[in-house]
This record gives sequence, C-alpha cells and structure tokens, in this order.
Amino acid sequence: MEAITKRSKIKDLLTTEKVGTRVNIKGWVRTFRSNRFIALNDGSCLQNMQAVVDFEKMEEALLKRITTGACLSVTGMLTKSMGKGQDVEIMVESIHIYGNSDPEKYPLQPKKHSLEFLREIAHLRPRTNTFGAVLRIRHAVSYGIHKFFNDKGFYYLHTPIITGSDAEGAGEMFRVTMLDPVHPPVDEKGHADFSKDFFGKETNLTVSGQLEAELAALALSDVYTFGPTFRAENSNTARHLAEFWMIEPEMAFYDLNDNMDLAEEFVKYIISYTIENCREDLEYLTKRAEDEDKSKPQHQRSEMNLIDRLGFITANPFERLTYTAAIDILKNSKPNKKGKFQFPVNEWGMDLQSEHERFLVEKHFKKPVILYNYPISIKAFYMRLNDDDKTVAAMDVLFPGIGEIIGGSQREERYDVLKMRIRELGIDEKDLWWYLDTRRFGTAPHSGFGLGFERMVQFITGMGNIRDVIPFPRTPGNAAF
RNA sequence: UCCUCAGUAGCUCAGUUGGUUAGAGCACCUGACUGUUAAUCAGGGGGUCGUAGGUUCAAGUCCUACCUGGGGAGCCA
Repeated sequence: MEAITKRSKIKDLLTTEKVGTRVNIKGWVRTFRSNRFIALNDGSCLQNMQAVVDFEKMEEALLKRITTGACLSVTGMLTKSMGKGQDVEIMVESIHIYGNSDPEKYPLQPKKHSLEFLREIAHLRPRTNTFGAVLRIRHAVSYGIHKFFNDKGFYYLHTPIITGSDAEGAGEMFRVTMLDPVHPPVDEKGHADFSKDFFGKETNLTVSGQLEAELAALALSDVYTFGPTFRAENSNTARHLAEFWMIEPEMAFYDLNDNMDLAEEFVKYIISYTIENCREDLEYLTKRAEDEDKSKPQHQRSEMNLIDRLGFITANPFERLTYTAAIDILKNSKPNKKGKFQFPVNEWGMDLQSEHERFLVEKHFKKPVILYNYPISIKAFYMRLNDDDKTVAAMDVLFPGIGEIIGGSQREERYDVLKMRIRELGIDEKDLWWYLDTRRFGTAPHSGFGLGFERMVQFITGMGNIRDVIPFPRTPGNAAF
C-alpha cells in the first residue's frame, strides 16, 4: 500500500513540474468521455485536469457513478498527455467518489447554457467556466483594492451596516425592525412606535458609509470603506442591485483635483492588477464575449475585445471636463441638433441623462470621462460649494457600457456653508449633529468618492448584467438562495 | 415604476392565414465503438404549449388580466 498522497490543486499541478510523480486531486466532474476520460475541475483555475481510467480494470459499478457533477478524489501518476488539448493528465490508479450526481436530474450539461437559466440555478452556477472565472476575478479585484489602499497608507474602516440616520439622501432604505409585524406597539397617532423597537429608534440598512468615513478621515487622514450597501429602489436594470458592495475612500487635505487623480490611479491600478493576475480567466471571458458578438448585428459589436479594452483604459489618460463644457459639447453635437436625443440638451443646469453620458464616453471622447463642477441644484448637500456659488466640487467617472462607476466630491468643510445647505434641502440638522461637529472642531478640507464594486467587476469581466457578477443577486422580487 | 419583446421537452429553439396524433438539436436511458476534447453511430423514453379567464365548430396560434424573464428608460453605484 502506497503512502497516502497529499491532495494537490489542479492549478499547482499545471504550473509546477510534477510529471512522473503520484498525485491526488479532488474535484467535480465536468464530462466523462468515452468511458475513459474524466474532465475534473476543482475551481483552483479555469482548466480541467484530465484523468484517464483503464475501464477494463475498473469496476463497472464505479464507472457508472462517474457522471457530470459528481465529486471525486482521483489518485494516479501525472504523465505527459498522449492526446491533444492538454499537456498533462493523470493515469488513474484509484478513484473515490465523495458524492454522486444523478445525471437525470443534474441541471448543468457540458454545453453552453444561457445566463438567464444559470441565474435560476445560482447555487450551481459557480461550477461553470464562466462563473468560475467571474468569481476568481471578483476575488482578485477585491484583493487588489485592499492592496492598493494598504500600499498607499490608507486604513480600512468598518462603517455600520445598521444605521440610525436617514440623512444620507442616497435613496430608499430597507427598514430594520424587531417590532411585531401584525400588532406593533403604536403611538398616540396610531403609527408604529419605534421608540419601543430594538434600538429605541427607527433604523435602516446603510446606503453609504461616507458620512462615517469622513469622521474617520478627520482623524486618520486617509481611510476607505469596503462593505455591503443596500438600496430599496425599485430598479430593474442590468446595472442595479438592492444589495451591492461599495468602496468609499475619504481623504483629509485632498481637493477635487487630488480626488480625481486618486480615482483615476485607483481604477487603472485595479484593472492592471487583474490583467496581471487573472490572465487565463480574462482570456476565456474575452473569447466568450467575441463568440457572443458574432451573433449580433455589425453595428452592435464592440470595436475592441475585452482584454484590449482593459489595456486601453490603463494606457490612456481619462478625459476631464467640467459640466459646463460638457453641456456645450452636447448642445452642439450632431444627435442634439438632429433631435436624436430623447432629452434635448438646451439649458445649463439640467441633469445629464444616460444617453448624454453615453454620447460623451462612447462617441465623442471614446474613453473614460470625468465630469466635474456640477450645478448645485442636482447634487447632494455635503458637496463643497464653489466660488461661483452656482456649482459644487463634485465629480463623476463615466465608463463605456456601464455609465457612472464613481461618484465623488470635495466635501463642504465650512460649518456655516454646510449648515445653510442642510437647511436649504430641508434636512433635519438634529440628525446630523455628529457630522456637523467635525466642522466645529478642527475642520479640514477633504474629499472622497464611492466606487460601485459590482460595476467595476462588470466592466473588467465584460458581463452585460450586474446579476452575473455577484454570487447571489438581490433585486426587486428576488432574494433566492 | 414606465415602455417594449418573449414564455412550447431537462437545456436551446422551430411550429405557416386558427385546422389531423406538437417537432429538431443537445442532455438522459439501452446497445455498439474506444486516446476522447461539446466524442461518434443505432435505438428509446420524455410535453397540462407560463397561469387564469374569454372568442370560436376548432386555440401553441386570436383577445383580456396576472406571473416570470430579456432589452430600453427613470432612480443611482
């Protein structure tokens, strides 16, 4: 009897010289061809390991149980492959089956499935090439983000997920309550009495960690958050989730320009990091997207493939222009003059529609665009008022295909101006006393932005729907798994 | 939430102006073959045509409502 062979990951067997040694791998069967060739995948990388069985020497009952989806432990000699399509393979000496998989009922077949179908079996879709690649990239992007900030001396700040403040103004919130849903305690007006609730007040899930991040930035200088975020908007699009992850750096002593510099450097770093560390998965997704493109009409196809597109982003400076300059370009643009825009651009102060942003990014500049200095009327209370009294020091980074990937601003650090803005927008300043306190005690110029994590992963993987870059998407009417 | 398109076998889809017993490929099962790469060849099983109403001699096909999904829009990250 041989000594027990330690399990290897398939990725390690492919990258280290182990030919001629006895190895053990464990994983899930992708296909079993010719009663002889098992394609086994353990998720460590895109590639399968081919395990070759001598079916004349194997028990037939065991062979019958090697079906798509079954989980196996395979031991044998790692050898140069005799066939084409793989460099090495395992000549099987023994097989242990951890888990059967009834081929009649297992929904994944060794063929292409639609993303819509896979979404319905989100518990099994990580076993596909596409989702394996997306999830590995999602990890790398996540790790790259922490590395970027850590290397720059930023501190990772954990902001609360349950929040008692509803002043963020970033949209509808999910209520968190322990009150009896049928017969809650009521106040004299007959409304639910949240003073009797778990926290003694009405609480919600966070829509942003920004305000808390600002508190920490005015002590630690440079911080960032990276956590779940919840929006109860009834948004049904390919780029919205009810639960998503957001990164929010906040920096003391950064003005708007420093903020834009950081945002651009950050995004480019993340993309470069992924290109360097996820080559194989990116190549797979690139090929996948190219195949998909072939079935589309010419004018809908992308000009550049996925990997080239990513490389292009890292190699070229983003276009920076003010809101005012953007309005000028849009006003004089062909689609505007020909009345092709659903929302014509005619006056300064209007909010830009996604068709306008898409025109600037995809047609006019053909690269990422940073718009800044927006009219005060269309932006949030905490953004710093510019000297013209008409605009605020806000900035949005717009990406091809997905639109706004980053939104940020220099924050209003002047106590009186901030208080005035809070009043103007009808927010109860009592809810924000702690926020205003930072402006009373040692205030400082500071800036920050928010990056939608899934939108970043969407751009890097080229996936068209945001529901396919998060393991278990939450959207209106869907909280399965 | 609004506009729009779609829902037929486990999956991907075809199904004529409403007209006999609703089809194909893949998957699955049986057999053959065995260095395969979405293996191949022969045979077989598999359907309340999204749900509920309605029109009609007759509905997968037409009408209404609802459900689910796609694309677009709004809100945003």
